[in-house]
Amino acid sequence: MTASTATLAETAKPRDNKRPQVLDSAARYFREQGYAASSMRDIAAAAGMKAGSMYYYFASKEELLVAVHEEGIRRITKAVNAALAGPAGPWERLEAAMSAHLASLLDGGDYAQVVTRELPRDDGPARRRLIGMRDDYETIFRGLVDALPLPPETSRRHLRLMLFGAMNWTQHWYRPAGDTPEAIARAFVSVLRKGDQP
Amino acid sequence: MTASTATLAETAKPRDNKRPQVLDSAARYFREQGYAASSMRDIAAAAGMKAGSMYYYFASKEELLVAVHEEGIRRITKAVNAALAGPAGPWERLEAAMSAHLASLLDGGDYAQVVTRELPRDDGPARRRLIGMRDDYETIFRGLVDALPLPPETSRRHLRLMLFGAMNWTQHWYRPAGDTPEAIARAFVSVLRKGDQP
DNA sequence: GTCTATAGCAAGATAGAC
DNA sequence: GTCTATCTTGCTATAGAC
Repeated sequence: MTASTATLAETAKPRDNKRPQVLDSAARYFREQGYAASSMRDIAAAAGMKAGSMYYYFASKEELLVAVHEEGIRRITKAVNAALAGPAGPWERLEAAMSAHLASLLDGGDYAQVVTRELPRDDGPARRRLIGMRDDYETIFRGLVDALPLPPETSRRHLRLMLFGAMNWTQHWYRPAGDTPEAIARAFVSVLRKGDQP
Repeated sequence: MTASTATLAETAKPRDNKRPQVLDSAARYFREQGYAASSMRDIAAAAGMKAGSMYYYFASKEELLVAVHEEGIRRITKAVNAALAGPAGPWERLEAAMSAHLASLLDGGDYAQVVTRELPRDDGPARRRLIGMRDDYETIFRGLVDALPLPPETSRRHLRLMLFGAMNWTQHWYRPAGDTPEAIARAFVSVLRKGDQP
């Protein structure tokens, strides 16, 4: 607060804040082992500290999960919005957004993958807030699908739900040696676009 | 073995075998709470016994998961094959198979939902066998997609992967009060079929 | 901020009586 | 077949020294 001499982006002493490392470690474990199977000890060890020390940054394991979720949604939202700055055509915009979503999910996307897979089980305020954030994100795609030139009888809701399913399911079959996220997005759009536009 | 007087479908004494109840209970818990968060005590209680007694039927918790998987794949394969007995057109056959898959997944489908969500984490023989069974099942859809009349440039592989993603993602948004599994299958096919055939 | 130590509890699995 | 009792292990979280 009174940091008249502090450098930018540092609200506290620079040397102590290992919060990002803790969060990275948690994201990696939650993705690889699942939330329930990840222990605070393991997460702490990978972040270079002991389990007890993590409670300085996060009051509980669930709070750690919530923080990973928030960061994941923040990152993927940012990536998709950045990708939408360029293209103008409705199909091109959809493909760009899908490409960014897939890249976030598939290329080292510990955070994003946790978002699609682990949600706090009990119906507390934490769970509801995360669902709200996820819904906000999905609103972007609602707009993109609504902008597509489609036959009037097409259910845009089902098309959007298909897209999310197709995208988030890629985690189960994606291999780094195979298609890139961009290629997958292109292929998905091409399947849908069939007769519509040259 | 020497059961010359035993009735059909009973290899042992009829009154003792509570294995199906145990399996049902495990499937329900694995679906509702996830594998890691389900305790042998809870599963046993819902099956009307104590935790120790379950080890008479299954040697470990993981063996219970494998058995639920096998039963789940068996059921959904049977349902899809039955649905394919009727229709003849390629799109009609795909829609029938999707409808059966979705019904298995969404209508009280504890077993099927576990198949799509929980896999043994460590790379043992159990995990590999389950993946093999799942791949065999997916072969059915490979044939159905290959039979579709599509523009030559369409990637049938990506179309098939889209379908599985779209179908298995329905668990996350399906509500019993909304669309039926049949209606969802119809809507998905209609999105894909667009200009192709009247 | 990070440590050690530990409280307090729940888990999977086993042994042996019945 | 099912029970009770228990072993062993691992977990989250806290307390207090440094």
